[in-house]
Amino acid sequence: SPVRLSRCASVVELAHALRYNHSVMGIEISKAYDPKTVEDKWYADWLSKGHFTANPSSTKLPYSIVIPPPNVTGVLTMGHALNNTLQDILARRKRMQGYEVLWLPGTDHAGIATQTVVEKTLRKQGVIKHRDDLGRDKFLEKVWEWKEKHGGIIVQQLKKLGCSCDWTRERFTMDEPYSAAVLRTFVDLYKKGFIYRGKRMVNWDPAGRTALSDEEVIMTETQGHLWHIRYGTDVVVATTRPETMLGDEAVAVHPDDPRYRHLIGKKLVLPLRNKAIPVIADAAVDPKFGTGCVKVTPAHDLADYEMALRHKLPFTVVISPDGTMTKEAGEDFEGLDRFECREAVVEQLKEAGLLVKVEEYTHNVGHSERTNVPIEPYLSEQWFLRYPQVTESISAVETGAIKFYPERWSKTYMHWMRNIRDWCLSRQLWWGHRIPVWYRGDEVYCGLEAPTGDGWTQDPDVLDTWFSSWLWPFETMDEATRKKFYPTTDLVTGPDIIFLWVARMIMAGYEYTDAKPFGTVYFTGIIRDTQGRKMSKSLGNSPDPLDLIAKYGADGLRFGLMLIAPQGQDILFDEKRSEVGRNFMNKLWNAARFIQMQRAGNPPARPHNAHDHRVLHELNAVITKVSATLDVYKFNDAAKELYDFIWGDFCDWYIEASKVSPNIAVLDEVFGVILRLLHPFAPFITEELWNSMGYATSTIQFASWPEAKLQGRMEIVIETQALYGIVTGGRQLRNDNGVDPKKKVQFAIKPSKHADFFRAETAFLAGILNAESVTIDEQYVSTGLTPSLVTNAATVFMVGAVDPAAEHEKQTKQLADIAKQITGTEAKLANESFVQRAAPIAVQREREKLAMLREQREKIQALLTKLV
RNA sequence: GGGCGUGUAGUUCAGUUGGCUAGAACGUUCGGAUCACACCCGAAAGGUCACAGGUUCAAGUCCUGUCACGCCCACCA
Repeated sequence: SPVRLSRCASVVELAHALRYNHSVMGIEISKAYDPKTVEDKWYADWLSKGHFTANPSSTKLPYSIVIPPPNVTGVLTMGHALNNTLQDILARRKRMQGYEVLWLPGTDHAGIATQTVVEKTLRKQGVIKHRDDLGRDKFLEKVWEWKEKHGGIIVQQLKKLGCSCDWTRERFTMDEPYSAAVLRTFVDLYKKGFIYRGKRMVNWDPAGRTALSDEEVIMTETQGHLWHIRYGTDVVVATTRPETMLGDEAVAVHPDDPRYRHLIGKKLVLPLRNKAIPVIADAAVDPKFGTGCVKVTPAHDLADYEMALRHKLPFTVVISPDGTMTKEAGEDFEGLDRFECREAVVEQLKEAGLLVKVEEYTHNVGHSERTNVPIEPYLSEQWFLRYPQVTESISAVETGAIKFYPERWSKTYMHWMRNIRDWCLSRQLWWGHRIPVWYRGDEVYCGLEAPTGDGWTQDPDVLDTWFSSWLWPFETMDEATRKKFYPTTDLVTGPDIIFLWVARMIMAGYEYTDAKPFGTVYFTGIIRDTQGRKMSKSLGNSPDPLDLIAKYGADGLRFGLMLIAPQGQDILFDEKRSEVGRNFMNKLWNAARFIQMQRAGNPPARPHNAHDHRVLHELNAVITKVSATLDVYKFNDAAKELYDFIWGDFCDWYIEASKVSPNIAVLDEVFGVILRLLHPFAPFITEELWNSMGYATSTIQFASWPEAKLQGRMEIVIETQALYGIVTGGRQLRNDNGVDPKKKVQFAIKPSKHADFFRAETAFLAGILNAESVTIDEQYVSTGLTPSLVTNAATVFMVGAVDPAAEHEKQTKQLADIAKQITGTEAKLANESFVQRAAPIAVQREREKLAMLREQREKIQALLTKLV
């Protein structure tokens, strides 16, 4: 079974074991990183030591972030994995930068979502047909049972992902103190006159049997029909909803429409109902659409409702709240579902010869966000909120007091804020915060407690879930915590809830704390599958992040996600991404093993050589870039920088060079910085290696964030770069000429510069090129057929037998390439306008380039003459 | 109907204030059990930068228009 590096008796013993017999006291050492043995152990350790617990009395600068609370009974999705990885990166980096960090977690009761699920389950179990069968109290008991059973799963999953939340402060929107705050807010806004009750046309969800806010309605393009129905000799109306005709109270035409002017004020007989209804004139009618005649159904269409108010028409309700037809619809239709009724009405019209024609028609139909059934416009008494602090909230984003990333979302925000409409707060549900209003006859009382006296009954409805969520950034905190950590610093969320949640939190923040709730909002992309489809349960295209963690490790999943999560762009996710992440972690693991092995038998340090200079120089650059990109929330750029540096620069070049002459001090210095830079992205493996490498005796979480400092002498870095160019050239020669990698060959290097430098690096060159010998000779003249390649600092010759024809062809091709470039560059420099008008640096650059190209051309021409 | 975003290699994406032969990763092809790692190493092939105009010495990059896809907003029945 694999054993951790840190468990080995001593570094020396370990290194010895790895080098010679791969075992320590008979135990096999794992070559591959195994996340399972590492992750749970460290998470438990961090928790037990309270590393995530925020201290309000700390003197450090505060950094805070509140989690977008997931549904209490939900399970982790790829969206959560993305969102929470981003938050964890922010939090962990700030801890390393010396901030006192609060990442406040919690869950949302998610009124309609949770209630729907519980109801459905109970129905499936045969316990009930409808929630009314149980009654309010019994039903709520069942929901709480459900919450106890399924709540907290997502919290465990967030821990698996490595989230460094302060779990001692975990909140739930239906906790006692939080609920009290929600009700207090309602009463306060009622007293201030922002909340009122009114009979209005609302979005009704017949499946959930509740009203919804405009934001909870999703418009979906739907393939439907436009039925043309004869209402009288001269009148044909077109409708997408024939069943509503049973509740028609008028036909409307435009007042100036000459075709119908003579009918205005006359009466028609409503088909199927045999009821007389008037023809009215209203400017809302578009004479160019359809026939120019509109049927008016006051109780089941918003536009018709408003028209009915203007014309004082009666409101005949033909569809009941559960979506079935009422008695008013007539005995033929009473009790039918609204869509069955549609067919029945069409059938009867057809029989009566009143159906003039049917057109295919695509239009947008509102659907319930939660139950996904078509919304029914429904006239009912509901509670509404006129939003407070609208102008303040607009200017907060306008002035940059609150900053959006990516910036463009502020336009969406502005548009909504400037066209803001009152918020329908009441929901005809039981799971949630019950509206703190009592009625007795005509009396209405709003308060935290029931009024004294007999005969008062409380409003049966509960509040919209978002009416509790909008208080999240401050009502989750106690006095001391708020004093230290509010306003919060960053918020990370999806752009799909910019209205539902973000905008409302801003308004609540200004109303109740006189401050913005957060300084920055980072909007993530939406995770899609490789075909660009949104991930959803029903499509079955959403991988379970827990499965991915089991297969690739949390760090692998996290890093793979970060590599492809560009700012504000949707993310096409594929399991391959996690594989890339896992492979990278394994690479890191093995780099550590390499360093461990080098520690045995090598002095702790030696003077810096060229490779040391270069890696330190690149290290400095990567620190700068990672910090700069993270500062502007470009997580994927930071991840890419780390990936390229660690794999490309550190492993491919520096570790390879170390095989010739290791410098333990530099290996450790660079690797220590790597672990710290990588820790926010990959918390588990970095903690494991930080400890097993012995960089510190305590957690990496509070190790200082690396600072860039100028290191590595620039002229040596340039020379080393040229040296690596020779290596690439030599490898190319071997490959192009089909030389077996095991076969040792002789190389001759004819430098055009840096000759002494290259001479000092022959051991390195010989090692990395698997050469029998490497000669550096400014005067080198090839004898016979010697494949060669021109780099910008030298010509590389591979001494040995080759196919002259193939070599000639290759060199000719290269010559052609160079000739083409020379022609282009010459043309550019011959252009008077370019020389005169372009930036002098650009011209200079072109001249230098031309000189270099000509030099290369000469060399190749010289080679070619020898090949003939 | 209005707004926003995206079109670059087979795929997913980089590409700074216009200025190297347009890059990377994955995939593909070729070679390789080398003593950190086959979850690896080395090399190669692969592009009319959606299209059409324009500005400029110079356009993937700036401007105009067109097309395609995606998202958000909007009570034409």
